[in-house]
Order: sequence, then structure tokens, then C-alpha cells
Amino acid sequence: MPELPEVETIARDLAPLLRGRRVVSVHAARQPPVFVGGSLAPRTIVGRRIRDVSRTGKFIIVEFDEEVRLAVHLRMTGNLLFNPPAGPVRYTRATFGLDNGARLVFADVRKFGRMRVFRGDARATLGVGIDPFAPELDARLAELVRGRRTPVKSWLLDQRHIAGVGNIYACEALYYAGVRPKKRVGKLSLRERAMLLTALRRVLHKAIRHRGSSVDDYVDAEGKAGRFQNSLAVYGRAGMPCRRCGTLIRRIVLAQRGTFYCPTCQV
DNA sequence: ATCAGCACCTGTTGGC
DNA sequence: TGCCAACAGGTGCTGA
Repeated sequence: MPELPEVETIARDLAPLLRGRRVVSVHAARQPPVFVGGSLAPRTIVGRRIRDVSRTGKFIIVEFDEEVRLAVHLRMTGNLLFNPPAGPVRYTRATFGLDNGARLVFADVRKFGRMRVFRGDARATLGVGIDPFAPELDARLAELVRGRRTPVKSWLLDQRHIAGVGNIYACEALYYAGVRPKKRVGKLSLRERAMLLTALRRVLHKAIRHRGSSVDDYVDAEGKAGRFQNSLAVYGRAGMPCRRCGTLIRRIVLAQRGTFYCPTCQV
């Protein structure tokens, strides 16, 4: 499910709802475990007050006092729901009780989603790269891709380079930049790199304004779908005409992922 | 250093 | 209608 715009939407919605609240209980599913790899036990956050909620890459970061942080990764089908209607939530993986009686529920059909509690810097701990919106990315992009022979789309999906881009927005950004997904990232021209970065930021911003894409399972913290799926130019549109030139959108598999592009508009 | 392939899970969809 | 394969917004591991 969720890429940067979806995760950003959830984090922005949750921040004012959770800020200042205290966690009073944590219940987490075992088998398969939902808490994996944290340096602190989940119970560490019980009794602590939430300072803020933000996004790092595709992680939702809930920050507590003393640098204690909870990182939530939704993977494919995770949903983080604030105070859902009373009664059991289907596919619940974890439930956090709050001091005002509200609850935060992590539900996930496919059980890929993960959480961890740790102390210290989120970006370093989680091993994610630079944010697409970071101003210094413009200056650093050339150096990041220099000599890399991997296809540009595979490179975009690697969270250690740029953090937050997933399959949908990689396809969309490459379309708007006019670049073929298979093009070797190290061979992009200066102009192509600039176009790609501009296209990436534009499509991510626009998707955030539309509260993300709900292609399948994604809903925000209130359980509502996003709207950007209606504006997708290539993702999921195989066999349909390109909106710019009418050529039929093609689907290939690259890095084991469905990849969509216009063979005319993208060179 | 890469990268294809598969693993992790469950649900939905489309073809025969 | 029924069955089965393919596919799904992500990542992490293995072995070539």
C-alpha cells in the first residue's frame, strides 16, 4: 500500500490527535511478531507522553520523551487507525490505549507490517536515505547515481538512496520526466536528472494534496480512502491510451514489480 | 557490488 | 459456477 504521500497523510493527521497524549497500554500480536528488531521493548512506551508524529521515508515515527521513538512501517496492507468504531477491528496486529480513552489500532491483512521501539535518530537507526524533498538532494543527486548501472526505477525503489518512493510514484515520476524505467540511472543526463527530481517532487506533492492513492487497501487514520488513484497517468493503466499521446501504456516486470510506461513519451 | 529469485501472508480478480 | 494461477502499494535474505 503506502508510499510517501500515504504515510505523510497519516502522520499529519495523527500529529494533532496524539500530541500530548500518554500511552497507557500496548497489545501486540505474536506469530508472526509485529514488533521486530527494536533496541527497546514495546512496553517501554507505556506511561510515556507523545511529543510528535512525523514521517521518515515510509516510516511513521511516533516520538516520545528522552529520544524514545516508535517506528511503524505499513508495508503492503497495513493501516494505522485512530479510534475506529467500537468493536474488534479486522486483522488487528496491535492496539495502543491512550490516556484519554482513545485507541490507536494497527491492522494488517497480510501481516507484513512491522513496528519497532528504539532510542535515538530515526533516519540512522532505520537506515533510510535522503528525503525526496530535502533541498540538498539537487546538489547530491549526480554523486549518488554516478557509475551506477542499475535501472533508474530499481534505483528509485531502493530506500537507502532516496527514501519514500515506491512502485506507483516511481512509475509516475518517470512518466512525467519522460524517462524509460530501464534506463541506467548512471547514464541519465544532467537535464534528465533535473527533470526526474522535479517530476518526483511534483507528483508526490500532488498526491499528498489528494491524500494519497487508494489502489487497494489504503485508508488514512480515519479509515477514509485517498483520491489520487484517479489521477494516475501510467500506474495500473496497461493497455489504456497515454493521456498525452494516445499510445497504449505498456506493462513490463522490472525488479520483480509491475512497471508501467508510455513507449512514446518515455525515452 | 549487483541482482534475480524467492520468502513472507492473505485476498481479489480474471481466464478457462 | 468453480478452480487456479497471477497479482497486489514492500522489504529482506540467499546464492550466483
